[in-house]
Amino acid sequence: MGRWEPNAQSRLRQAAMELYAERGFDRTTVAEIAERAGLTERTFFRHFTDKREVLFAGSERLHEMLVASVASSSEPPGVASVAAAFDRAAAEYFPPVAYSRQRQRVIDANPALQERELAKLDRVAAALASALRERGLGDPAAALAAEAGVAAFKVAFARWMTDPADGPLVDHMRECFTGLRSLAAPAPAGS
Amino acid sequence: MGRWEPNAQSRLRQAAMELYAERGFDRTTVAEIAERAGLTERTFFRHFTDKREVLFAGSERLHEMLVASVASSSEPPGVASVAAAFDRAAAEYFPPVAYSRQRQRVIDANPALQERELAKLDRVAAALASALRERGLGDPAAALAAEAGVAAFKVAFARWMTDPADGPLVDHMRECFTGLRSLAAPAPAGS
DNA sequence: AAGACTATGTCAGTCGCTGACATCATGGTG
DNA sequence: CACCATGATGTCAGCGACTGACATAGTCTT
Repeated sequence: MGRWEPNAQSRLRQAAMELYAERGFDRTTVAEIAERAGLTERTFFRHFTDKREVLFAGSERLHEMLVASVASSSEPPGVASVAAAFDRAAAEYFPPVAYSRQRQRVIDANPALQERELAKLDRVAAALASALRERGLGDPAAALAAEAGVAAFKVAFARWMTDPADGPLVDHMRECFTGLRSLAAPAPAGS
Repeated sequence: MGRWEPNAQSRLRQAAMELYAERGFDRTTVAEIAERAGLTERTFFRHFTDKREVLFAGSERLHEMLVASVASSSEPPGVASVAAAFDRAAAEYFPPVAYSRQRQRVIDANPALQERELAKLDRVAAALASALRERGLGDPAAALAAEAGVAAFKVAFARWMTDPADGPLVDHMRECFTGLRSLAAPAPAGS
């Protein structure tokens, strides 16, 4: 496999995913990933800023979708518009459960990867807050709506990953955003 | 300075803090920190698992305080008990603004440190959720209350750090937890 | 065909971090 | 007091992530 084989980046992603799943993240070296992709360690670092980032390629798209959604929402700026944005994203962005689960298993097995995932979500929250401010919402309301919205998403996503009934992500998100709204008036224990 | 000078750990903390503040986190090597503390690089890693952790020593205490607070709260399990827990922690745990601000400047200047900070908060959220479940709250309510509570804390803490009026942390927390409760019924724009 | 441009390779080096083993202070025990 | 167990520190060697500098090989334009 000489130079100039196409799709270098996606070959690297796939190789990394396979190796992380097979041996785990920290028992995989970047050199191994590159080799499986028919490339060099140095080239890996030209495509991804670090060894973790390869698992999060494409997350900018989610980021942009959400921000665009909130910016152009018909709802007034607030949690509702954030909820609506995630609702749309649930339908348009996320890969099939099976793949998402495999990826999540890899992430859950490694603290460093969890840190990166949280960092991504935090940047999403910051961007959403800023979009809400653009639309005239004040602080701390904007920051709170964004952070709480992302919090609801985190819980929904986690439940999607572990749902034995394999319900769609949208369902979990609606449940969680509803739950968020009724936080102040707690339902009876066990709910 | 021979072996056996007392307070090795806190000397390392202080040296690290100074150097991170002077030159920034990634222009500081662990060897330099150790040297300033009169120790060796190897010894640094016996006291702290990694170069970032030295900035987060003591965070377990906050963690434990919050969990204990929620576990023994007189309120029913829910956001209110989480709010109460943070309220107490605000009074009992956090160092003076000046020091907190310096530390925060260091963290804000470095993505890797921000990741670690988020990871700590996430573990707090997980622990709080688990404490709420212990007390009989179901899922996803428990996870939501914990995550939303931590979200409110994040916003409150950030505002405390940047508050030009130097208001106490407790005030910001009360404001944010109130804001959280009224998320569903948005106040007029600009609030 | 020549030159510009870009993706990749090569190499050397820094630094975070770890395992293995040696060494030194401290606190008992006989 | 000599002796030893224990724990904190030092020393050394090594791996692997990541970077900068430079060389090389494809592609594209003209």
